[in-house]
Amino acid sequence: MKRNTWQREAVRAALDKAEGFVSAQGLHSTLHATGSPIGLATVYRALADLAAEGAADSLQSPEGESLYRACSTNDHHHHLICRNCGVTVEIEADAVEIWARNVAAEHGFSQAAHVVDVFGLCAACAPVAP
Amino acid sequence: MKRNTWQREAVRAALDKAEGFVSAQGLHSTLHATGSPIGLATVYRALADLAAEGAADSLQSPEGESLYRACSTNDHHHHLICRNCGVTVEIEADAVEIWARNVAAEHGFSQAAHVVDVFGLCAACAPVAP
DNA sequence: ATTGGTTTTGACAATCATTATCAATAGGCG
DNA sequence: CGCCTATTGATAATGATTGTCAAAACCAAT
Repeated sequence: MKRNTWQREAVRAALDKAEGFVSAQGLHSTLHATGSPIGLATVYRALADLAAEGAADSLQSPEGESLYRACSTNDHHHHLICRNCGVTVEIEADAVEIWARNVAAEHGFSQAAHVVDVFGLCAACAPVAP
Repeated sequence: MKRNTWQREAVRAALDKAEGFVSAQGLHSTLHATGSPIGLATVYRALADLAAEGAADSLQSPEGESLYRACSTNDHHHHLICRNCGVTVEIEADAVEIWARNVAAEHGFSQAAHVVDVFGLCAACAPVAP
């Protein structure tokens, strides 16, 4: 049986409030900063659960950290991420979906999954961080 | 000044021999298994160098490890990777390049980089690992 | 509301990949 | 050949993540 705890809600809420992708460590710090005594291990568990049930997306930053984000839809989609401030734009990419499926099929691959993310500098950060 | 050492050559050779993407740890094990007394730190350094000079590609596995592979061209390209045996197919994706650039531009992002990789099961592995 | 059976939590230890340290070694130009 | 410096490698350090396990919290049923 799955139980609802204030900790899980706190993590979900913190994820919602975050503008873009956040690391587990960062989320834990944020929660602590707002007075929550939640444990680090619990944040990791909550994030893993959210990701497993599709309520959050996860990806690996180029630096090797796992980043998480609450996504507005359960549909499959991709992200445009500012590498400076973390702001995220959700993007549809039907063309890429089709392309990925075709490329996989052409080479005899099945059960194709794909990783498609675009990193850049958003309009606000471009002047600040050259 | 940059020097040529047998260690660097050993890493380059091991990368060439590998069929697909390999982790730094794995490459070190392989080298040791073939009798080379190369150090782990050196493998990491050699891989970082190769990646920096464009002789190798690197990506993050979904499990969070950094994987490396010697690539046949210096051109920008992407990969189709068997998640079971690691076999890799290099793929051109001009359409995706253009799409990525456009999407970034539409949202005011600059200096767009992108991560585009397709994971699946190759024809050989599909029957073995359902 | 109280109880009971489980799940969940959280402090801490353990693990894993990766990076830093630094004395010893080995390129390679003269 | 010899010197200077880049490179190596054993090990320690780091940092993120996961495992451990007793104590606390949740929820359904009394």
